[in-house]
Formats: sequence, structure tokens, C-alpha cells
Amino acid sequence: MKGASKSKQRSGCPVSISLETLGDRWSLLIIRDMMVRAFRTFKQFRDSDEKIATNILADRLQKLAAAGIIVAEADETDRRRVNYRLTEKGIDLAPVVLDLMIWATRHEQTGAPNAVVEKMAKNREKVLAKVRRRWRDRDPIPFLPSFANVGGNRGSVRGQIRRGT
Amino acid sequence: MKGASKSKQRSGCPVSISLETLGDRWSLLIIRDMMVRAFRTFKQFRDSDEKIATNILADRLQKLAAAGIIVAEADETDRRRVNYRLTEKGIDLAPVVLDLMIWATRHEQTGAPNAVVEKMAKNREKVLAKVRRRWRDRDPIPFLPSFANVGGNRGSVRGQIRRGT
DNA sequence: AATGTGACTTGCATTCTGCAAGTCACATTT
DNA sequence: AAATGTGACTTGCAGAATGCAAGTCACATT
Repeated sequence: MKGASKSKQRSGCPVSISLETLGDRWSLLIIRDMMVRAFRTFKQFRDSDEKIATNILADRLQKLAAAGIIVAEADETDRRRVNYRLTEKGIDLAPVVLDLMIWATRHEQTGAPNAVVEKMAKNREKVLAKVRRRWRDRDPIPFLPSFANVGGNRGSVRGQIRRGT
Repeated sequence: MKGASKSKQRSGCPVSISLETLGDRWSLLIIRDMMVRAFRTFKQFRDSDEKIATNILADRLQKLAAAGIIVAEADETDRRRVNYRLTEKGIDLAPVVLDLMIWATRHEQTGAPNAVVEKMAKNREKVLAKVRRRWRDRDPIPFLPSFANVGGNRGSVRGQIRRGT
């Protein structure tokens, strides 16, 4: 029923304000899935690799919508279905998501192939431009594969990335 | 006694792994304070503008140390005092902190002056280089002021920025 | 010796999470 | 058109995390 206003802002610091909305285990994961995996329905998030509980998912979608980071709109062809989309404010989080991805790949044992991520780090601006373009075009094809259950980081890649403009 | 291992990794996704350590209201704030405000003691964090509870602070410092993001070392001149420092892994979070700052300044009502932050966004690489140099030199002088209780940023954003395709 | 400080712990009430199990409006099948 | 299926949520409840106040305890200062 709420999540709406968030009246108790503790500090004017921009980092602090960001964390009031994004500072939890799930919000940025949802945003990442919308951004790079082109998720848009409740079901897709629920069945994703991270196994988020449905009550938490509903709550986070609601809060993200209240924060103006995503919007929810009923599907035209199936009225049961709700399509979630990133707003411009939401897609502007792409740099944050990309940086987190780069950081973890460099410093932790992840399922993402090093070489691919380093290439993205090197072409940062181009990658961000592409993410934004895909968002504007509502491209339904995932930009990156899952990386969720990959054994890890041993240069395994396999042409997952679609190249070119 | 706790906070240490974090054994239940839920996913190999780098963003997910990052959020296992950083996905809460406080961790990145502590890191930000070390990065741009040159904080290094418990007392400084405790008395900072965000008013973190001391048990939470102790817990987060412990977890960040366990994650290799910071190190704690006893002060030479006063054995009661513990000095916390960012590791290289920690200072590598600078891009994330900077992006969060930029994002919130553009999209939320913050205490940070727009012009300053936009200038930092434009000179991203230089700013990051400077942050890193300051870290290496252990510069004790804050890089930025607090922004915590500033009224500021009226007239919000309004299409100041727009990077196109 | 007495008092002060810095860095934490402890207790406890409040809030948030995570699972399982509904509910309910549509959609599809028979 | 009745029965069954689906998608998007709610509800209940136990257990974990948070927030505040009040210690503790090893140094340091007076």
C-alpha cells in the first residue's frame, strides 16, 4: 500500500539520498535485469536466478515506481500482465550498474568473464550509449547473458555479446 | 564474531555479488566518507551527519574489513585509536560513489550544488585520478564539503544534461 | 589517583526479510 | 459456459537486521 513518499530524508548528501532508495539487496538487481536482460514482467523477475521472494519483489517494484525510477503499465494484449519499464531517471543508473559490475569482476570471484567486462570498461561511453539506445528502442533482446550460475571468471566467454552498433 | 564470511553467495552475477557486501544503507556511506571526507576513526563516522548507530557502525566496519575493502590499524601515537583505511579494492569503488552522486544530483533534491557536480561529471577521469592520488598520499584534507544539511539545488534539474546517442 | 576518551558491546523494542500459502482478476481449454 | 490455468500480487508468521540507550574497558590526560 505504500513505499510512496519517503519523508524522512536523513541528509542532503546525494550519495545518502541515492541509498535511501537503492540501498538494499534487491533494487539495483531489478534495475540491472531491466537494463541488461530486458526483463519487464513480474514473472520474469520472480523466476530469475536470484530467487527474490514475491512479497519483496512486489514491494520493491512499488517503491521504485514511487521513486520515479520505473513505471508500470498494463499490457495491451493480456490485461493480467503488467509491463514495467525504466524511466529516464532509471536508465540514468546505467553507469552505477556498470561500475558495480566492473568492480566485482575485478575484485571478486564472479561468473562474468573478465575479458568481456574489461572490454566494456574500456569502452565505457559506447557501452552506456548502447544501453541507452536499447532502452529508447525498447529492445526486448538481452544485452548480456545471465552470469548467475557460471563457475567463474576463467575467460570462458563464448561470443555472448552482440557486437556492432 | 560475525559479519565475517558471507558464505551463501546467491548468484555469480557481479552486480549481485557487489550488493551482498554493499547493498545496505550504510556501507557505501562509510566508504564515501573515507574517500571524499578523509575520515579514518570511529568517532568521525559516529559524529558524521548521517547519525549512524554505533553498533551498526562497528558491524559495518567489521564487514568491510572482512571483505577486504578497508583495513584497520592501531594508531601509533594513541593506542586507543584505530585508523581505518581504504584498500585498493576499496578505492576502486570511487566510480560507483561518483556515479551515485551524479545521479542523485541530477534527479533528486540534494544539498550538492549542481554546477560543481556537473563539472565533476564532465571531468570524470580527472576527478577519479585525483581521488586515487589523494588516497595514495593519505591526504587528510577533505576533498569535498559535507552537503548534508544544505538546503540547496532549487530549480532542480530541468533538462540541463542530455547526452544523446 | 581521578577523570576523560575512543572504540566498541549489550539489551531490547521496532522494522525488515524470507518462505509458504493464499486471493483474485483475467485467459485459455473443453 | 464451466472448469482450469496464469500473472500479479497479499497475508501470516518466524527469524534476522536496525535503532536507540546504556554499558564496558583499555588506554590517556590531568
